[in-house]
Amino acid sequence: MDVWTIRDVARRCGLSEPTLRYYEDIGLIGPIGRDASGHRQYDAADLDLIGALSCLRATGVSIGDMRTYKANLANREETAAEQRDLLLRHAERIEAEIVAQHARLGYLRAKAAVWDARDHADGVAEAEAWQAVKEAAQHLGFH
Amino acid sequence: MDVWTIRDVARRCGLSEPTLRYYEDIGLIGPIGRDASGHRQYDAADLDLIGALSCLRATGVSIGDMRTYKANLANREETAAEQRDLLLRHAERIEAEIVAQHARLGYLRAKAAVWDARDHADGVAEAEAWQAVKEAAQHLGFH
DNA sequence: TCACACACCTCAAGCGCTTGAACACAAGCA
DNA sequence: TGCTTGTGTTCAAGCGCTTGAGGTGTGTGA
Repeated sequence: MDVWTIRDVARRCGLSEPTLRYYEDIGLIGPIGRDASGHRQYDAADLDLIGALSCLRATGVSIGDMRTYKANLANREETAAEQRDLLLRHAERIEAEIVAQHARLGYLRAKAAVWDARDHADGVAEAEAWQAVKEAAQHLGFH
Repeated sequence: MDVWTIRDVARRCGLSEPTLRYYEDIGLIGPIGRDASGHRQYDAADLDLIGALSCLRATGVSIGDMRTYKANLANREETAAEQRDLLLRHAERIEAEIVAQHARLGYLRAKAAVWDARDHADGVAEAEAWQAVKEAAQHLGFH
């Protein structure tokens, strides 16, 4: 098995089929080969690139940065440090994002507790839950 | 101070000014009061709602779900359980997202190590780093 | 052999914002 | 008094996809 359908690639790389077509449209990948009836056939090299881009995308990297990354692949030696820095910058973004997600999780759970107390018409629990909401909101940086 | 400008609200609630205008356009919030020269003036009730919606948004809740949430505020007693469940469903999504972010972080760092090794023309380190990339990619569920 | 499912195709529109252009008003300074 | 600065306004276009409509080609079962 040395070629894959768009469906295979979507599953393996975690991108949707329309996204794969879109990336080809804008020249971020491909051009991808076609079979006799016009269906796309992805090869191993396509998969490699798409896998890497998919990770970048999942971390919030812009299409512009993905283009840079791809372009840099051509002349590895000169751009290695730049590639490393691009990846590390986005690693930092992810770290910050994880912290933010924890804060949001706390807020959501606290707020759910408020509604749960309301559902059980438990005024005491509701008051306590409100307190937790306020604290959670502080971590979110607003309210 | 019992009214706020759009700028204040954007800062306090973590939404951009255009987003606040957009939410008003589509009827998710407001209509917001205006001063003599047409500038928006948000009051405490607006802030309450916007703060809650902002959290929902930050956790990936769709505008449709936000509308539901807002509509349910009107008849609290009947919908308390629904509100709680909406929030808890999204808390679960966040938990999954945090796990995914950790996987992406591992991948980015591993890949950065590969480029760092290349930058230093260190073949041994590069080979080790590739191994780490492969393991990290496994956690991402593809490659 | 004909019907049907199914996986793919293209093209257009929609979504949830963001960005940019062009303008209005209010306060502070030369 | 006019000029600049700052903060707001509206409207239109762009971004990065997603969704949906409508069509094509291949394979299987009756």
